[in-house]
Amino acid sequence: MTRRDTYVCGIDAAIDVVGGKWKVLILWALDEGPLRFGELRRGIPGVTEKVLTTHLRELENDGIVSRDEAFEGAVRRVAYTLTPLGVSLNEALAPLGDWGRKHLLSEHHEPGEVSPR
Amino acid sequence: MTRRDTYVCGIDAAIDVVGGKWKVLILWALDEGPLRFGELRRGIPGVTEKVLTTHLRELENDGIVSRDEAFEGAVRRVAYTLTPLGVSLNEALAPLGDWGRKHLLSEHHEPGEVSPR
DNA sequence: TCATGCACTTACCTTAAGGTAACCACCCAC
DNA sequence: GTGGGTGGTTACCTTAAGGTAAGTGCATGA
Repeated sequence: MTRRDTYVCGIDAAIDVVGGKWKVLILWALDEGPLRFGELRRGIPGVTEKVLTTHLRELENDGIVSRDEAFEGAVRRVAYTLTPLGVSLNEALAPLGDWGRKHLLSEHHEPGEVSPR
Repeated sequence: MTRRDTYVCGIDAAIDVVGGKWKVLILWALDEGPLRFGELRRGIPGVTEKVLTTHLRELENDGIVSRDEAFEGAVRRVAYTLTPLGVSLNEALAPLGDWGRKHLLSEHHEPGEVSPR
């Protein structure tokens, strides 16, 4: 998605932040709590390492996630966490998620099925 | 934006519907009431006729807008209107629009300025 | 008669997003 | 010493979204 230079309203700016192919899935995953790179990769089937890193870098630049590097002894542990801004973004996305689940996914629902977010 | 074959949650499905470059602007414009093709084109500076038609066709296929063709005498009048589903989508987008306006556009606000949606 | 408006369609082109696959350095366990 | 796990980087390629510009048919107005 090409970054727009000027935004005419709040939504197209927000869509720009959140419009990458895997970004909402990353935000969704991080909503449960911090995750490490490998956990994110395994938690989002289909995403490649390259795209995951670029998406994470962009979300970091936009202030949505923070990247926290630490060493246990000499082993790298990189954790990604939602910033307060990211948390507020996820809250703002919730109604859209409800809408999509209700109107776009409803035909896939089985009675006993665990409902997706 | 490439249509995904399976969605893992409601939001990525919704983003798919709404993720075209000009789609939220179209939805925003139609929120005030039905508009004709030329009115939409003039109301969304920068969009080309080709992209506007493809976006409108996709929104129509997704059940978000309805296309109503009528003839006044022999002159074509095509009006685009939000369907009830489209209205509900716009309502679900409102919090995201608020978020974007607050966190992404706030630095551009002048005291007396008309605030964008 | 010519231009203009309406609502498009068509052919062509550019660009950037995303995918593929290999490679990197470091560390640990077997 | 080799295989696997950590968290990536790099070069290359494909594809589809979007942009450019011209053309279309019909009607009205100057």
